[in-house]
Amino acid sequence: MARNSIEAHEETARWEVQLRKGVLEFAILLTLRGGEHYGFELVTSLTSKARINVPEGTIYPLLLRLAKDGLIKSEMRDGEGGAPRKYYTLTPRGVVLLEAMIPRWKQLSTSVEGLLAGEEND
Amino acid sequence: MARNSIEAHEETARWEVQLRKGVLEFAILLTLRGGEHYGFELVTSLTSKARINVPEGTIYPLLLRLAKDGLIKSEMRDGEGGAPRKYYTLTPRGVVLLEAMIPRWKQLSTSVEGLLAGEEND
DNA sequence: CTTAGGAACCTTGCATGGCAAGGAACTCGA
DNA sequence: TCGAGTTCCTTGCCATGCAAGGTTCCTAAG
Repeated sequence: MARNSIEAHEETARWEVQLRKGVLEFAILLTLRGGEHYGFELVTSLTSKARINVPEGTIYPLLLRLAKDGLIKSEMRDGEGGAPRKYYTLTPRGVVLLEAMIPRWKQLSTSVEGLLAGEEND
Repeated sequence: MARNSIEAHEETARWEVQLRKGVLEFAILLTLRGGEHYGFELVTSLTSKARINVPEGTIYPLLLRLAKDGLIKSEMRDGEGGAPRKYYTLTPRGVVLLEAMIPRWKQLSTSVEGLLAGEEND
């Protein structure tokens, strides 16, 4: 009886992985807009606060890519106990790109909302 | 001077491709919820109405996958002139999955809105 | 000193899926 | 017959999430 919902859950899991592509990059840049963060902090912050699941194997390569693309920059500093931390901040280029992403996201989000509402006009 | 915005546009283009992953599947299922559609019609409908760019090379493999997964089913019928059309409709499984996707989408959308608004609480 | 464990970072290899490009089959009008 | 429009499909490449495993540093217990 609960069969359908279990299967559905497995399939939505695969779907959500795909849905995160692009969203994650956006979410990280948005988070950094609020000030510097280090990698591990982004993992816990996005997972607990924004309810966006972000394993370490995802975020570190992504941060490296964003840094290589010149959108963010990092600075290594010691934290309190544990290994030293790599603090990331947005670069001016990162700010520009983020500003360009925002209307794109809003448009996509609005389009999906329209489909959700079942609009039939064109 | 316009350098930054041009580069930003190129990069957002790549980003948007990734962003569509997952969203497209959702958008197609949502569209089919409103009744049967054939493939080419989905291309033009999503592109013009929902402003979600969907090239043919994207949609046909996607429709085949959705059909293989049993979420949609197709029926070949002649249209008016031109090649015969393949009309797609949701299966009961597709409806179930779609219903499961909706809250997930809303949660993700809400999370991103929260980041956009610059929330700092946790 | 040694061991344990946690914090923080990174790498490898695989699977998924968008999409540009090319092509095929059908219809209809010139 | 020939082109053009409609509709569908396939191939091959590329970007990227992520599970699994590893490294380094620090602190605390034994």
